[in-house]
Amino acid sequence: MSVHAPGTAPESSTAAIRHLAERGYEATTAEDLAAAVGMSRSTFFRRFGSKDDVVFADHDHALARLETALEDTTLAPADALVSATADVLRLLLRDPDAARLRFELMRLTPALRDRELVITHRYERVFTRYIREVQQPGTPAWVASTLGASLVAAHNAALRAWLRGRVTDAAAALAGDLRQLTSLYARWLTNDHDGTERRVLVAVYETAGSPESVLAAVAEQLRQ
Amino acid sequence: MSVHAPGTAPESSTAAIRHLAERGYEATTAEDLAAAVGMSRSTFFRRFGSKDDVVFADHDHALARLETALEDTTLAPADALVSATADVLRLLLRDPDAARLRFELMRLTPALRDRELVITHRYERVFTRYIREVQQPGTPAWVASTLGASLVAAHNAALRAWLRGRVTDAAAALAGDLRQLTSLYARWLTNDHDGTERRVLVAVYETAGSPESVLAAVAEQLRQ
DNA sequence: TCTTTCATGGAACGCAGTCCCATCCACGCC
DNA sequence: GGCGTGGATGGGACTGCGTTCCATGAAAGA
Repeated sequence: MSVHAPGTAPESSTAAIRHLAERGYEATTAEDLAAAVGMSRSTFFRRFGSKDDVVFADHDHALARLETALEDTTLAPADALVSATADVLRLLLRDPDAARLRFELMRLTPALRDRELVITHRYERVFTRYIREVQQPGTPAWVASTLGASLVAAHNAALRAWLRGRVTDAAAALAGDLRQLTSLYARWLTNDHDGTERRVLVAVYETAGSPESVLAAVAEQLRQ
Repeated sequence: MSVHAPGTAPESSTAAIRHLAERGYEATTAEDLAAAVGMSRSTFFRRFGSKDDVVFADHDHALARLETALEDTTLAPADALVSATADVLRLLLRDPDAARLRFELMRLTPALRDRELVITHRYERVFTRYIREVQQPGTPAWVASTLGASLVAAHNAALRAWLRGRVTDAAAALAGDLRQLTSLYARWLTNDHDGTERRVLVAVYETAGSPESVLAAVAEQLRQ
């Protein structure tokens, strides 16, 4: 998993991505790429491991962040998943221009799209493992698998929407989607049948009112 | 997508898999493999495209079956997804010994596990496209993405459970799981709850949960 | 029988990734 | 200052995948 050089500067990988995007992925040899980032072919492979790993260099960072975030969180499981996933997206889009360049390169290069599937699968594994740890006893086995895959899929969908300019704050939009998604799985992520303190909210509303208006009133009550 | 030779006999690919499983994937060169299936190196690449595509040769068949099944179905969307996914698994496990051998090979070979992710992603795309076609108007965009990914994830989980001997009828067990999964998405796949009057909403929640999670749960109730 | 077509085998090539070794530089030690 | 030592680098050779091009042969058709 590209455990090659901990201290590889991120600017060299963005230089590599720029070079690949300009000249084309297939058209640039590993030697070209090494020269573009200012090192020999030997050390290029030592640092990045392979020609396509240089494109996904900072995924290692994001993945490590995700793992520690899920380990150290004090949030309820559903909230932890929502915020951790949104944080990953936020991290990947920290430099919007670099992100756009990277995904333009991937759009043009089938081999990199395939490689990305492998990379993102590592996130899925982390999610699934966490869910298996926190889920209620008796939860069916398929829950962790599908929810883990869903988190990655929602993340990717939000990313694509941002790339197409449909949303401006991709992480916030993603968090909204994920709150809905995790609410589908709420019964397996929260233990609402034990002695923890609970509160009851009763909202009476007219059928003429839209769900949104009811929701707004409920949100107002919750804020107090 | 290995559109190489439509008439490649399946027994030659199982012979190739057996050879790879016995001698090891990395240890067998393409020339060895070509000889093992009785052809020259040239024609081997012409027929299978690459060394690892030979392992996934029948996925092309299963994928084509899935596409036509979803196109021609008369079932309700949720049922169509359940039965089509179970059918894929049934097809892949039609020859149990060959399936076990194939997955034993994949267990030993990281490169093939990576490759499998790329292959199965094609199923995800087919599912997602179908869901987008049949979903109710106004369905949020994340639904098709996450449900498509979930179907593949549940399929893979059922396959792994079968490989570990936990279930005997993998397809039936998968169908059961998928019925539960699709029921989570029922409101976007069926239009059976229109015009019903609802006036009272009761939300029970833990004080430990964040306001956002409570809101999501309330929104979920409103939508039903 | 001649021709055309198509699948095959064979040979060469480009290039990714690995391995090995020589070099160089920054240390610490005497 | 001289000197060994460890780690990072560069260079070159090597393996093996996948591609390309060409020659061959067999089957099909005129």
